[in-house]
Amino acid sequence: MELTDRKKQILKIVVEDYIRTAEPVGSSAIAARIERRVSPATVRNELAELTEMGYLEQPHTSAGRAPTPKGYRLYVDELMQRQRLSLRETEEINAALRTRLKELDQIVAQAGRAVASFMNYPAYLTTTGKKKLTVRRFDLIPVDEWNCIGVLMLSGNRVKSNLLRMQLKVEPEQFPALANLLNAHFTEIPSAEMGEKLMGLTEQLPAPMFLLLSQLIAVAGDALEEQQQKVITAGARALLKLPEFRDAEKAHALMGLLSDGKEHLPVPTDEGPMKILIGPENVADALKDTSVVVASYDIGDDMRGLVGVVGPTRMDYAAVIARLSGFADGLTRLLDPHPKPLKEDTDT
Amino acid sequence: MELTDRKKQILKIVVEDYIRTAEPVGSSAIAARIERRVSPATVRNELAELTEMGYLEQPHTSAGRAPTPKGYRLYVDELMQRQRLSLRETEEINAALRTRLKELDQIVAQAGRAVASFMNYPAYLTTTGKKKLTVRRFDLIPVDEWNCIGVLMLSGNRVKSNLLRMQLKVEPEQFPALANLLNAHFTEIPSAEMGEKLMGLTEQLPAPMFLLLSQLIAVAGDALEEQQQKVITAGARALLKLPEFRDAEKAHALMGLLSDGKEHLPVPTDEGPMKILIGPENVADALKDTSVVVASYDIGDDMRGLVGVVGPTRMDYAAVIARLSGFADGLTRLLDPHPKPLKEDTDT
DNA sequence: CGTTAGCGCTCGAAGGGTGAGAGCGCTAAA
DNA sequence: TTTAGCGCTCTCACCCTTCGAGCGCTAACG
Repeated sequence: MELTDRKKQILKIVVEDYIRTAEPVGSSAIAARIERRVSPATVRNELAELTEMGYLEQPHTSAGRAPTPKGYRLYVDELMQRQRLSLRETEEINAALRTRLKELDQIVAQAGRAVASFMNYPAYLTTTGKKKLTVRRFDLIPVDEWNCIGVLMLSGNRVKSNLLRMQLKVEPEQFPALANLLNAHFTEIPSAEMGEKLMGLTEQLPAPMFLLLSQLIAVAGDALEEQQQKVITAGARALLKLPEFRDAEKAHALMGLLSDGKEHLPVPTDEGPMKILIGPENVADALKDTSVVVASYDIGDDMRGLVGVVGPTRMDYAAVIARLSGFADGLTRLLDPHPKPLKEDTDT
Repeated sequence: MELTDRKKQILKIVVEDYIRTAEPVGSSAIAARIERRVSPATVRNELAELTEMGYLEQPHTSAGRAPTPKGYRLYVDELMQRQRLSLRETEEINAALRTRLKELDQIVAQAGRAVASFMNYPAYLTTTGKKKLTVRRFDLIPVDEWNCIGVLMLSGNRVKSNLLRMQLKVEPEQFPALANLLNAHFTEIPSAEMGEKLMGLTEQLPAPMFLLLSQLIAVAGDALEEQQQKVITAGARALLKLPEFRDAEKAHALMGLLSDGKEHLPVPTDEGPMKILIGPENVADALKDTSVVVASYDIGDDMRGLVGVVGPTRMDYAAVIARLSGFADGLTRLLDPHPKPLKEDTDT
């Protein structure tokens, strides 16, 4: 059986109608919308074949048709016309991202909220791809006798700081030496190796310094770990507006997945900028009847983050794809210039 | 009409049964549970009077009775026996809070998740009461020609840091002077006054330094602002498990309120450690048929934060109150010693 | 041979009727 | 004051019917 042009056109109409209404589409509705005028009966014949070919399905004999995942896939790959964002939308996205430059985490969190509210689907973001994070620089600021601040600069220009309580007194003059030591031995290595290295220094240092050092290393390890696997989610409640999640049980399950993070999707195909996973294409069981669209963005320092959207399989792919790539671009632009100095082109 | 002891006993049974089952309680169920044996008919007489007095209501003639807000109020104020946490529970709470000491924000976020999952109701937390936050100390760490790290220590021992891009070159030698300037003029003042003060310095400083300074002040202002009004929420999805939020509409509305934060409840009565708001006692409309229990905890530095739980009016007050105060105590203990030096009683 | 009109069939959603059960209020007796 | 008993009310669950959407099939048409 062949996938004629008319079949494709019909499939497209079905998908788009179903995306809008979440209800099976009938033959006459299609006939009314099709280009060259045909009767519903003709459409029915085509529908029967499309169903047989696996692109459509009927919830029950003699309801309208709804797309199968295979149908959506064809739609996304071939039929869908890529949307261009209007200038106004681009503006809006950039406005949503515009912010006094803060910490990466905050930027990303804010972006997450913006994505979710733009799309009306839950969004999730990570700030690391596969590459391992390392500490690039340590600093210590003495505060008073018993406290000091440890400042870490991580790859991707993240800065983390922490108040450290000292259990034993350390002379202020020793701080620079400590920082040097840290910078010499503990930068640019994965967190796993830190503990090991630390052991090697046990006896070369006076106890107070060693204690402080190990505290800072622990903090650094935690920070790296946390940054490495943190997943930010936003807008989960948008699910509740969708008819497919009217059932509290389902919504709860998916929200659980979102708030747990971790078990998510791989970075979009090794070099493609965007990945679309439809229904059963998802690995995670809880996502089997949802779709996910992920894009990646540049954090700078040769690292990438992920920004994704989760929705029902009938999600508005064209809109989501366009907007998501808008956001990814925006984030990249927002973050990428970070490391490189501005060349005087200050944006007021 | 008088509120006899038996009436109270019956009210108590109704409340506790209704809390458990979310279904109106019938006379025979009560008769079975009441101390001195009486017949359902007797109970019915009492119920009728309790209803007339406004403590109970019937969803419709001849269903069982459910407590009114007034009924819950009486229950909470007089009838409920305060639960003591078992040693095991106290342990569990402390275990949930135990963490390598990190930033306040992270501790609080983690505590939020723990609270929510312990109670099975959504939790929210703030890290400030009424008192205004200020910056207590500024530091600047030069990174390279174009970047430096600004480190802020805020009241309540919060530490914030930020990478600052410099638009104009600043000599490394100037950093200490800048930091001194900041510490001299911009510490311990509310963020509102910062801008003003900054203006006063416009002409006394070379442009590059002034630019950097104003950048840092802006960051400080943001950080203060953010810390001041940040509300962390966790476990919103727990709502979906409750029969009263089976309706997606309702759940969505309440989740909206939670994720927006802000519009919440005042600090528990000026000195009381805990406040309970039942149904219509809430100011916010969206909370009119939910209850809220809030406790406050000590951040140190004479500041207090809030930790609260939102649930249906039939929430398990006794359990929530006990656990919440456990958490508040735990947080206080976790945070309060921060500023004061440990006296060698290291907890391994 | 593709297209179309027509017809009967299927299925779900909505409405109405019925019976069962919970639980009440009232009354009269203990 | 308490209790047994009885009739009443209201909801819930179930079944049945009706209605309409939409299909598939067949036969006729160009």
